[in-house]
Amino acid sequence: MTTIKESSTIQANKQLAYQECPVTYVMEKIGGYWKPIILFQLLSGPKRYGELKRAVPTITEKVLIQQLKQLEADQLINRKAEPVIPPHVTYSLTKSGKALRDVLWAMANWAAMDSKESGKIFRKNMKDFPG
Amino acid sequence: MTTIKESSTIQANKQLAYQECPVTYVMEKIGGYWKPIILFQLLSGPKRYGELKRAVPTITEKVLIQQLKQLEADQLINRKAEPVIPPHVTYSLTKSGKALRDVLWAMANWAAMDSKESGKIFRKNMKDFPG
DNA sequence: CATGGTACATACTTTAGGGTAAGTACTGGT
DNA sequence: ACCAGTACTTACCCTAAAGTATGTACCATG
Repeated sequence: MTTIKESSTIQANKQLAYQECPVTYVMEKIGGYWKPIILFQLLSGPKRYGELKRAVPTITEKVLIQQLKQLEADQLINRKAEPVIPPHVTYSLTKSGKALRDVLWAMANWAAMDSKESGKIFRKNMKDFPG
Repeated sequence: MTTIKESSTIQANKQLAYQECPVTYVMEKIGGYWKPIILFQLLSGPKRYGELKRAVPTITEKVLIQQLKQLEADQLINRKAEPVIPPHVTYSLTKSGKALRDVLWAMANWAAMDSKESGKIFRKNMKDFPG
């Protein structure tokens, strides 16, 4: 990557940095801890809010909703709400989101390999994870 | 993924969550904004501190060093220091780190595709990025 | 009344991450 | 003196992200 203006105003430059580095581009969209995990869960098909909550038990509702909103804003997922009571909302991957399948599965495969080598074993076979 | 103990002590459960979800496993190691970017830069071979700094111009020295330390602690990179003045330190991917190539390149490919579709164009061809 | 279900919102607090500035130690050049 | 190079460290501050607790609205059941 070429050097751009040396500045200490990092946030200002971040707006342009993604055009210089593809991984930066991806990080802008799915960077952080939770987004890839949520996206991985949606690989196996649309899920309702409660399903996601149970699929990722370590996330708080507040953060889950936040992340879903951001993912929707970035057009990686769709949110479909039925006009019913009780609420009925379904989240699904967009085309762009589905295209992340290779990324997420590369992650999963790396995890399986790395966990095996470090003596930690997954409690399920890779076949059990959403694909 | 199976449901584990419903607890609001998220951090306590995170220690175990990675065993349930491979992507969580990966996020524990490379989650966040900067780590994948740094790892991507090291794909093309060992780099000295200053080279990394120039390769990722939007990162502050403080954060770069922090991230490098974490990556080293997680055994994704090696740090080799020569006993000379001025200092001469080289960072390189471990075997485990190199195994992330598929992940990082899947990201890069997704970025290229997504940027094309959204009308944003990378300033370099994919061939120009570290492989 | 309580509990369960659905999917959130809000207020406040805590934690984590990042930024800025200055510094360390040594060498060499202007 | 200053600046350049090498690779960090530390103190303080600020922002961002996450956590906790409570609430919303509606329906059904014990």
